[in-house]
Amino acid sequence: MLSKSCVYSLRSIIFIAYHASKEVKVGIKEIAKELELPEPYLGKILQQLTKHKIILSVKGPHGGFYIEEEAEELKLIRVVEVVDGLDFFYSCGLGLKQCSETHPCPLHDDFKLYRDGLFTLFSNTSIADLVHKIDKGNAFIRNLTKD
Amino acid sequence: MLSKSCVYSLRSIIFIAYHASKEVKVGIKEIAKELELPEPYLGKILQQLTKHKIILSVKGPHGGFYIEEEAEELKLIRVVEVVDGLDFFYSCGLGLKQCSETHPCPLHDDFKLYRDGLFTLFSNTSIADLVHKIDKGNAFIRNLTKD
DNA sequence: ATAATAAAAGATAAAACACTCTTTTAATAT
DNA sequence: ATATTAAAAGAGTGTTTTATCTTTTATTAT
Ligand code: FES
Ligand code: FES
Repeated sequence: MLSKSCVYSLRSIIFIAYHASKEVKVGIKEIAKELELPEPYLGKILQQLTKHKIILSVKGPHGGFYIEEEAEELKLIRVVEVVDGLDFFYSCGLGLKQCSETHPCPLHDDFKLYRDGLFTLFSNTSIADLVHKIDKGNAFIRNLTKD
Repeated sequence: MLSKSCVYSLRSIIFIAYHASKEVKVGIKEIAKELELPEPYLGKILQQLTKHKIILSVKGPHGGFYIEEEAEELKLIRVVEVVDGLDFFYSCGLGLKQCSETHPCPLHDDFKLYRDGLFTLFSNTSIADLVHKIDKGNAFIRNLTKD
């Protein structure tokens, strides 16, 4: 549903929000290593996010990425919008050119329920919300280490 | 979420169930034209579905595709399984290698709700269910003609 | 100023997905 | 039997997504 670029983005932003601040930034290498993501690809993704002002970056020694406190209130849907676009949330589940109430596909009512539910979820959930869960130890952003 | 191959498959099967029988078959051309799908690509897709016995085909004059009455009870999830696989329904929404109750991502509980809901929907809905909606005029499988 | 560091930028490569074209095979009707 | 029809099979193309590599630019510490 979400592209790899998009889930890599979300996990990285959460990681950055959790570990970095204006004082202590985190680099591509650290993020890639901790989240087990392909490093050069991650670079491209973070570059895009920076361009869209979703995260901030500083070059040079002790440089890296961080995010402003307030920015943590950013809703997930904004990240999805920037990376994948919002087409999915307006498209027919059976691939009709137009999702429509008056000319619906036979899956419309049921599909819409979940599609809109996901949209609402992403729209109401902020990065901060997810960071809090991590912080409380109720959720994880890193893969389970298998040893 | 579902690939194009998959939604093309579903719409085509519905079309075949609605229009064809052992006596009167429908050809690739007719399906492609009515559903506005790329004809050669559709050929490949129907070929796969035939190989998996989801639909039946006959070559030669008055040949084409049809589906047995009983087969209309086929659940949508079976088509998804054959065409796309079921990975989506077992995967983490934030791209962790494993979706897990004991090592969940911060979106797990909410995401699971919709992911499992969709799985249940596809598991409980049959081709016949959708054909009935079309039959009653409550739903459509063809695009709205824009004139 | 200079060297070291780390991201930005750009060019390229590999893989997956969507789509097309051509030839072959099987079925039917004459 | 033969011609016709329509799907099967296989090879090939284009596009998008995912991933990699190299060079440049900006920042910081010395
Ligand atoms: S018309 Fe298919 S989901 Fe709305
Ligand atoms: S762990 Fe992410 S959805 Fe279950």
